[in-house]
Amino acid sequence: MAVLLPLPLAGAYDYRVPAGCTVCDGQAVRVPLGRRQETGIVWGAGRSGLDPAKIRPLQAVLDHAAPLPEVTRRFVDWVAAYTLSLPGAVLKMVIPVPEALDPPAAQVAWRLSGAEVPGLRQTPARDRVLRTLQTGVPMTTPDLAREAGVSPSVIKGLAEAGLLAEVPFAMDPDLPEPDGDHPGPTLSPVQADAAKELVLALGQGYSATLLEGVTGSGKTEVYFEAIAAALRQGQQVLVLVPEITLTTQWLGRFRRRFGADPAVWHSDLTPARRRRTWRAIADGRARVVVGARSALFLPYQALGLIVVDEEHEVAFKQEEGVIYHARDMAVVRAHLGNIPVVLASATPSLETVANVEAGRYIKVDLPVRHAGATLPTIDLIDIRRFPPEKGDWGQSWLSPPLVTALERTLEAGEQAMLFLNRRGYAPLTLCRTCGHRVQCPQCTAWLVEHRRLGKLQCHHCGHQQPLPKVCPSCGAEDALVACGPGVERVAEEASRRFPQARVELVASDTLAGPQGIAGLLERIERKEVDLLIGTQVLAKGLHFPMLTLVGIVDADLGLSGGDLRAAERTFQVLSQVAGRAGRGERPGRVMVQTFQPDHPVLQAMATGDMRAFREAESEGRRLLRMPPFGRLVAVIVSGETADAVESVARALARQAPQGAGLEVLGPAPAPLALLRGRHRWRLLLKAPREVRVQTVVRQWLGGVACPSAVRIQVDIDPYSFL
DNA sequence: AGCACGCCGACT
DNA sequence: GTCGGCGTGCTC
Repeated sequence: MAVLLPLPLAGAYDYRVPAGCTVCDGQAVRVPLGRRQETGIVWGAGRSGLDPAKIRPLQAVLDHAAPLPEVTRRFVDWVAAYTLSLPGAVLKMVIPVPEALDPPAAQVAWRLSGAEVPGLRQTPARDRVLRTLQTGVPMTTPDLAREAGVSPSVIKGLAEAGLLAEVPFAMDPDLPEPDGDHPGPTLSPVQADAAKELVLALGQGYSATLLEGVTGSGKTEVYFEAIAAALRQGQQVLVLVPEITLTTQWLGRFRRRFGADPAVWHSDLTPARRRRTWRAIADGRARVVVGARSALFLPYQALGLIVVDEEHEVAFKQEEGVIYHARDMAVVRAHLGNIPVVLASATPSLETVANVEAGRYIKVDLPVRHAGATLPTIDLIDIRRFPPEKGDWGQSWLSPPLVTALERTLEAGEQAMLFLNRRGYAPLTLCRTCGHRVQCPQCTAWLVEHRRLGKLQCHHCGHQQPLPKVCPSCGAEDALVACGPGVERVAEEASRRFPQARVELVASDTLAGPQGIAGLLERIERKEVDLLIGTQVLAKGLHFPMLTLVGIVDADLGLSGGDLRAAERTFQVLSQVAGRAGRGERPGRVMVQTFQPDHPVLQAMATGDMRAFREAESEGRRLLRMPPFGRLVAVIVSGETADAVESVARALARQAPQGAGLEVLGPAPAPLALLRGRHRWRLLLKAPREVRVQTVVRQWLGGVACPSAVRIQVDIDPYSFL
């Protein structure tokens, strides 16, 4: 019998089933591995080519948990084969909490033992605990501590003294689950039509649908109807979102629609929470799961629908470990599970649009904003014609037209937002005397000044250092100058220009966890913030009716650089940000500062002609046989010694696969030639769509010797070119 | 992933 | 003379 272990091993290992013991596929088993024990999953029959003497017997069957569903197992194999990663590494994503398979720990609650303990010290804290338990209801340690207002150690002390007795406690008390019959809002006719299409697809096997709707068109309400229908059919639903930290508003809407919270899954849940949620998903109690990309791999017992919200977001691409694109793998998962998948976006990716055009996906449109709100007007500001005027605080980044618009908006008592996709104060610190640029010691990247922290930071590896007083290169004093703007710097300018306005800075590193976000959103809703200044985190899904002006500080950022999807991505981000404006009764206005107003991306923004932009972009990719009209595979060679890395990269290039339409670009040092202290070289394989690139790459890499100090990473369908 | 084995530097 | 560094290799 084969057992797949959640470890980076070459494949499943064979074990012997002891006489009198039966196991079935998907069951969790304890097996010996070397001199330790591991938990693995039964993965079909053994391969039997092995020396029988080597095969050891399995130790135990963990049968208190449901076996891993067959779909999940096929999914693991599929993803491993597609991404060229080890199946055990993929299984690790299915079982990210190994304890989840262990027998549930007997949780205990406390009751009064009734014992008399002479000479026991009476303290107010102890009294409160005893009084709390006098109701007779047993309570767990955390609950009791909270209720009595004491720390857990007080309870421990009383238990040791013999005053408290343990009673078994039913763990995982059933939480209220989202209810498909909970009354929902009245949809507009357009929304209702769209929802009907999604609902009809349920239970009809596999289908993939692009739900395309302009920002503010109410896509969420539409796919909520599909979720409701799936719940009524007794199925589980998975909603993948790009960024779980910003789903506060989404969760509120969900709660209102379904009368309860969904299960939430992301990487920084507490271990206990993870374990409970995993089990609830695995045994089908969790009916709706909303999560980041990693939620896709959980072992759903009865998954009936997958929704990928903001389908176009690059955050769905996992760049480390098993490298995969969650949107694409969600479609695969839907296929294997024979269920529908809905991809929702206002600015769908070219990949998805190509799939619609090829007839592989269905398309459902929501062409107008919901509840009579109109789309914002968009003005381009040519920075060359309206350069920002220098203020007494130094350099300035806001052009006169934008400053005027901000003044008017603030005077009218409305809210405004400035967007700049760059954290920190300044992206570069330069010495005026010798021209030295302060670089990260571990990466090929400039250090970004974070003035609030008084530090320089590397955004690639997290390296930090205090802001130097003198130039690290020539020693000149007071010669270091901040170059270019980050959000902090724009916030500084805004505070100077509009001293009466309440300005709030929002970046991924200034958000203090989920509570911080919730508090911020509340302040904005209560209109305690006049001017929001932030990065990408502000772009997604937020809905503020009083926000009428959006200023994009630097629309050109991200257009340069050799990234295949630079234009597409910029267009998506800008549209998304623009979509924050005028979502209520008051019309919105978007002002876009740019040096290249004639660029196709900006023209598309200004005219609103998304179709023309998309077609031009598509045509360009088609001519170059780039995705989605061709396939790419990135091969990244890295290691601590530059020479060893380079020689492996060159060896790979010499052995480059030959064949019809195959092309290998490189080797070349990666744009981030040094990352976390590792030297990096890149090669790029370009292949026609119909080629099985996995076979090609496996043969290619198999023919090149690679010392263990050098690592070769393969990224199928790469998104990042760094 | 862990956990062995193995072969070279600073301590009792 | 040993303790221990982490490089290399294996686990059915």
